[in-house]
Amino acid sequence: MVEPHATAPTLTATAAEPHSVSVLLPLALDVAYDYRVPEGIEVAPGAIVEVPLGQRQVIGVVWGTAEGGIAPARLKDIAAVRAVPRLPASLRALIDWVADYTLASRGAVLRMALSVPDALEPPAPRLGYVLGATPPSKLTPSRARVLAALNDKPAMSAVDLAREASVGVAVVKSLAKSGALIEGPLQRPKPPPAPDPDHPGPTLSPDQIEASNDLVTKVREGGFSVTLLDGVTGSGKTEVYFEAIAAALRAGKQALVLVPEIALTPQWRERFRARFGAAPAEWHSELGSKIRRETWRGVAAGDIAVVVGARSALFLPFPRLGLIVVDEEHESAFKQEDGVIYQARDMAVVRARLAAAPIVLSSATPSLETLANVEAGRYRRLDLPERHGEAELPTIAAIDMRREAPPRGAWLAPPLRQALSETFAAGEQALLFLNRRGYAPLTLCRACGHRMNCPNCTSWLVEHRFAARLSCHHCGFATALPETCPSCGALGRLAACGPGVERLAEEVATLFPEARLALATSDSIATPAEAAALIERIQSRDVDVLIGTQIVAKGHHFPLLTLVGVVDADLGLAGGDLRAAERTFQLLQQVAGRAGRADRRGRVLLQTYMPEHPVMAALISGERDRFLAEEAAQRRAHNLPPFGRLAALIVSARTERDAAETARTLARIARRELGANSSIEVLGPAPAPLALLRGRHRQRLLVKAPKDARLQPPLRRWLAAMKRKAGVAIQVDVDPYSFL
DNA sequence: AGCACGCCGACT
DNA sequence: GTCGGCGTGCTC
Repeated sequence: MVEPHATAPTLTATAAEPHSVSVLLPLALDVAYDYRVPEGIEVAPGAIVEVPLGQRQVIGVVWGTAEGGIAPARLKDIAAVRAVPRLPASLRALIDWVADYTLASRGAVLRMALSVPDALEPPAPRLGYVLGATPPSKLTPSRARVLAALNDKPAMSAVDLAREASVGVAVVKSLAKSGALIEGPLQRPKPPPAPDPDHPGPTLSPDQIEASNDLVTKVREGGFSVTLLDGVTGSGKTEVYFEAIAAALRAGKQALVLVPEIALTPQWRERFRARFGAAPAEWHSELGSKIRRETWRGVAAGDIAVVVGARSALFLPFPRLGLIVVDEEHESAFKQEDGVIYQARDMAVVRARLAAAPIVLSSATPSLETLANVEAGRYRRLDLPERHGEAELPTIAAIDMRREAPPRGAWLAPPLRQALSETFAAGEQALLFLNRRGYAPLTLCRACGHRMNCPNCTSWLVEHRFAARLSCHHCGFATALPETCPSCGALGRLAACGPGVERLAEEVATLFPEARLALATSDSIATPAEAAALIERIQSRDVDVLIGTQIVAKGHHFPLLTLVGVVDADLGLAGGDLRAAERTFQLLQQVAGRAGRADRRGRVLLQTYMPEHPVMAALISGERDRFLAEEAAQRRAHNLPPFGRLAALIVSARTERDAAETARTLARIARRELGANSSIEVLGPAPAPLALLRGRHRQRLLVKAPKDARLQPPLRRWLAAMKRKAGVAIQVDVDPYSFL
């Protein structure tokens, strides 16, 4: 089914009869529509075409030969073929695959691949100025400089020309108005330098060389393979897979690197530049439409060889994909939670298979899913055991909060305070980790006990003291902090309960007035530029203590950072999430990895109320593999992922009654529709933990099946049998990661 | 996703 | 009497 890109059959009309093709439209439609191919137009699968649909013209992609379910007389003609490279076969196959697996419509998946507003439009010719025939009536010195700057040169933009001549843009404009300058086509801007595989990069350790040789061989051989690159923080995994990228470049292939969060790319970019002498192309949703357009077209044309990007980069139209890398493969940020719900890491493996390319999954704390695949022999594994350089792993110890409680209204226990002051005295840096944004997670009335809740969600409003607001982290609702209790009217009795990073910063500032502190949360660090600025401040020793949420857990290297304090190590363990322990372990292990580099051994202190918990015990003893084995054994015993399959159905409606009714009906018809003796089990319905979200009432059902069962066909039958009431939505989440 | 079609409240 | 609110349902 995967035909090579270059030899796709052209679907042209023969002289005898006009023919038709099926065209997939980027709409919430699962079926492709048939269109006639008018004479004089040639299309092949993957061609991007313009077609009439109802009253409008839309973009679509030729998907294959006509399906024929519609009377030929009703078929409309393809209006035009866009002058854009065809979508590669491996991408089309991926779209079909993702739609089939996630139960999304194929059109909805296609929309993600085409979400580049103007990349498909013919490029508008960009205009600048060249010398005109009529000289200016009055030749001022400024005007003379402009004309001299342009002498004999191709067209220049007004801004460039003004800069070159050291004049304002107004001078250029006035010359243009007088006819002394006329518009002329600008030359296409020079493409940015391409990454050079032969650029002299850093020297690798013997371990790194061995691992990279293995990957390089895989890339050279081509063909599908999955390799887990497993190595502790600082072992140099990045430089290892850089060699695989170099091999792909030497072979004339393209490489895609998926990263969980784009905020962590500044340092990554620097390392890439050090190895390849040029920056890679980037892809994420925050990019401007111009860059997106250039990147999409560059990738499609094969001009861009390396892309680093978030989830959505998976749907870029690489025609010659030779390698995929998924960095920090265990990160749950790879799970897309709205729209088409998919796991980008898993779909990356699918894309690699469809493109017959190797894929590397890199992590210091691999997911149980990946480890299970290694164990089953489906994935290979490469270990990088040593920290690159002479650095030692940090010591990790627990602070038992039951015995060493902080003073009332404070959150740092005495041993952590002591460690902080020692660290500052030594002129070193500390990191305090608390995975909670804002000042306090709960605001409570001390007079009547009223809690400040979100009006749209089942959640507390979080106080953000710097912004002077209470805000909901689920729906974005925000309000000023009231002076009186909205329930009993008591004045000045609202109290902040519990700590957030802002409150922690307050405590540190009180305890250590001399210490220079910096906050790092998604509120304060919204862009890569802000992240880069903060990193710079830390590296230049302008910061003594960094206080942050999980965005500080990611791979930043700070040589002077020797102490990591985890303020609430238990935070992630609450709630009914099947991956809670695994995720907490991964997150804390990563945070711990921030401590100590080079010649300074780091230490990590975990504030916990349950130091005997397997997660804490494993972190302290360093027995990662034993912890993972125990965790795996538990999952296996309960047939939970990765040893069983799950799908969640979330029913949501404007009223509680509608949601509950639909959910109950779903459960009632489940047995009949899924097959009475099937191995598929349906749990629920029950109100979701977030029973109200963005003003919609939510019920959940959980579908459980053995690993070897195919979930999608029965799910499809089940949902098709459900008469849907207007306004009631049924969302399907195959392989759920969130249980809210 | 649009856009039309369709059936009930405040305006010229 | 109409203009228009956005609920529902197609679109090859």
